[in-house]
Amino acid sequence: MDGNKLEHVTEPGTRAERKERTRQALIDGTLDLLRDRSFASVSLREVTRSAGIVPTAFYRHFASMEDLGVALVEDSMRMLRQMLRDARKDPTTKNATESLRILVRQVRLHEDQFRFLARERYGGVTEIRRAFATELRMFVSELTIDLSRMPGLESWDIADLEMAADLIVSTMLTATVGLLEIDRPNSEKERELLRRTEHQVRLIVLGMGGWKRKHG
Amino acid sequence: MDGNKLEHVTEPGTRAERKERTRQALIDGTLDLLRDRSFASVSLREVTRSAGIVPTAFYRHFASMEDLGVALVEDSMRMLRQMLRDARKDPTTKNATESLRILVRQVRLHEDQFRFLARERYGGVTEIRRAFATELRMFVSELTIDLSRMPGLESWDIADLEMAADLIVSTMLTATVGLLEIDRPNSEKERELLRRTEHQVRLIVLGMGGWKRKHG
DNA sequence: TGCTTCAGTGTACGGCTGTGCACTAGAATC
DNA sequence: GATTCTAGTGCACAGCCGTACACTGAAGCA
Repeated sequence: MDGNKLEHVTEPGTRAERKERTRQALIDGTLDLLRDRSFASVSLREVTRSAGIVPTAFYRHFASMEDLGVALVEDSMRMLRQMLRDARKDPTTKNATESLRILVRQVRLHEDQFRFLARERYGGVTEIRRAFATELRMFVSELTIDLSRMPGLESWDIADLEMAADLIVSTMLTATVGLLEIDRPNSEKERELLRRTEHQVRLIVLGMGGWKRKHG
Repeated sequence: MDGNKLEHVTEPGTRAERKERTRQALIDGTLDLLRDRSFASVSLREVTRSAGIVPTAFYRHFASMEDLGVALVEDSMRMLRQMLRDARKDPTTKNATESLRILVRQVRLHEDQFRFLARERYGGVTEIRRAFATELRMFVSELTIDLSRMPGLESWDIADLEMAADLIVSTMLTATVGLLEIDRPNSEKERELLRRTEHQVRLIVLGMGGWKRKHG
């Protein structure tokens, strides 16, 4: 009468589609659980509960929790790579202010995934740490290439460019994790953080201007 | 005969001393367990096992695992503060190279505690994160004061000085966690990391030299 | 239409967890 | 020397954990 007992209705789509959907439910559910805890403290049973399946069905999708963790890294990394690829294509992003604006938008859009990456970058699971470190090194070398093409930097040697790129990436990374700790978008705190980061990047660029005179 | 069965020998010291000793054993044991896992995944029973006491005796020292976590932060922070206080007293540390040398020595000396801080800075336990963030803000404002006393920077306004101090602290922090990922002290990798960090700090200082012309 | 495949179910198990409670024995205090 | 205090013990218990195993029923395919 009151609908307390739901009829079992099979969800639409082919078998493969439905499998993919619960796989995604597992991933999304896990990211949700990670909102205020670390991956190592999440249990397999919790994950399956959040996805609405029975514990043993977990193994239809992942061999272990560690396996899920790696899938999570890959998922988040795909997003990150896409974001950086877009940013590099967009000519307006040579500007630090515009890059920061894009970063903020993306972080707010994919908050769960960024939080996961920030948490687990130095977290307990070795596999995850290594994957992230590799990806990060790639970003730095891409930025190094970008820098080498900028006017006034053609004469720099690669080691120095990489050093500077590394510093910029670190600064952006610090801004990212800072952003995650600010709940309210567009708040005064957020604007303050962005202003500071922008100044820091400008400071670095200024330093690069003076570098040649001392080392080139 | 063969000594398989140990006699129960009460350890020396007053009651308070012995209590303090097992408290320290709990802390040290936990830091040891944290070598390659995160705090959230360590159980109370594991901790007591590592300290050689029965699980329920844990509560004679800490109200909960979270409580232990906070004690761990305080312990590690005390060490960090002492190190920074010493560094600030030592006049040779106005030099970036010397500061880095001190940092390396301290990190190698207290690797467990530094690792704990790096792991849990963005880790799962809210209380720990907050404690660390507070401490970090203190470091930044101390460095801000140091900077304000340096020749050539007297005319800077505080906001700019703080921005620069923040960048320097972040860079040192990045170097610290990088150091922890290098197992072998004095290896080529370590020297490479230090060279890069030193250059980065120099880059920042160089940028500070140019800042006034644009903003002051 | 009938046979196969396989995502998800349900039960069961042993192992580890945090913690309550009554206790012991040695140090501290009177 | 008698009494109190307390760090550490030992047992018990309920709850969650991962996972083995036999199963169901709808989708896919011949």
